[in-house]
Amino acid sequence: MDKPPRAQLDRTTWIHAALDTLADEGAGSIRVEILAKRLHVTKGSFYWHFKDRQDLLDAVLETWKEGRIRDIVKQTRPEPGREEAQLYHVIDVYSASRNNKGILIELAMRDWARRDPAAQKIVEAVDTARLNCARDLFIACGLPKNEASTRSVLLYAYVFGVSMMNCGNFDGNVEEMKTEIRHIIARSRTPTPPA
Amino acid sequence: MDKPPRAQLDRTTWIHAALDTLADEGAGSIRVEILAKRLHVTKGSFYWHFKDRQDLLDAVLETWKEGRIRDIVKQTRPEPGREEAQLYHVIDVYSASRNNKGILIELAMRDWARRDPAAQKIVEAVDTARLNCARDLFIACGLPKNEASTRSVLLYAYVFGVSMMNCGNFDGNVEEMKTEIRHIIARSRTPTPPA
DNA sequence: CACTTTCCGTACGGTAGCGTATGGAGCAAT
DNA sequence: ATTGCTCCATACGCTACCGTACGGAAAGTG
Repeated sequence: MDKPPRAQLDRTTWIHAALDTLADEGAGSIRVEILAKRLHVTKGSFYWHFKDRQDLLDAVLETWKEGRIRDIVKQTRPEPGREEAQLYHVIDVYSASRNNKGILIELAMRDWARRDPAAQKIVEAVDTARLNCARDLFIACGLPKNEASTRSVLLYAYVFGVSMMNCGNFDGNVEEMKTEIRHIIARSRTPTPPA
Repeated sequence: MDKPPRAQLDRTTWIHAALDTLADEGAGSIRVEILAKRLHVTKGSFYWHFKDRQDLLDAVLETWKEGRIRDIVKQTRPEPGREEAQLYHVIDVYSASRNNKGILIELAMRDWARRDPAAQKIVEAVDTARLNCARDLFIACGLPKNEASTRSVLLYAYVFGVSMMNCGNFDGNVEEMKTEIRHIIARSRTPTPPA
């Protein structure tokens, strides 16, 4: 009547459970015995699939890295004529909802990266991949390479930064502001200043 | 020959030590016995000055909040004619150096706020104060209120976001890009799009 | 010089979590 | 049926902390 009482677990099951707690409580709260309880098994299972806790953490990093890079490549695959729409989409993916699980993992990863060199390397690889993809979109929109690179940095800095802020009480309609900011960042037209 | 062997401690000493470890290792790593070791005393001292660990954490939040609000008010105090320069200064304060202690505390606080309602309230208060101050500067620069508010959100989202990114390997001169982004965000001139 | 207050050291019990050792249930092949 | 392999449970020792109880030194107060 319940679940299959003896479902076999594998590494990916543990990794996904770890990603869940990473999103909710940060990397420091990924504890072996807690995960075991959540999966209704004991540590015995864990230490069969993983050498130790660090082994799991490394696997979490690798899994996240591959998923994020696969994602950004997919979302920015050349679709001639739709480049600007693709840029807006990239922004929306992260601006969507504050309690989006993807965003929570994103922030937890960066907090992790500030103290763990391994995590640092992973985040750096993901950021570089994303910046490259976004830059190519901007270039496809007609911007010169310099400005394309600059806008990519602004784009990602903004989406991560805004997900970290608490501007609930600020001047009413923050959502409207965010829509406006999307245009400031992503519109392909170079705002040539009046000479 | 050493230090005064019996320096009296008070709450602020513990609070500042806690802020140091907050910057380096996050709020979760603020441990009583560790701080005691760092201050060359024992827990006996701590539990004299504080009821418990939470008492210290609350004090850390309050101290940070007051300092940040005092700071932003000071930095944005009306100086007619220098408003734009003040805006650039606000950006520079956080863009300065990646390993700036202020930035590290800032990020640690926001990570903390994601899981602790008390910290959440503190960060929200600080953010609101900052957004208000920045908005007033933009208004003093001649922008309409709507756009002033929007740019304030963009400004702070960017400075926090960029301090969280790892764009070391990206397209060469990131510092140059950051300089350019400052202008995109802070220049008071409205970039009227070509109709 | 007693006496009190302030501040800190020492010692203790308790919990959480890591990693290990070992056994045992289930299944496959022989 | 026996053997072997896979996967998990149980039990254990160990470390890091939290919070409390209590004692003692230092410094002020009369």
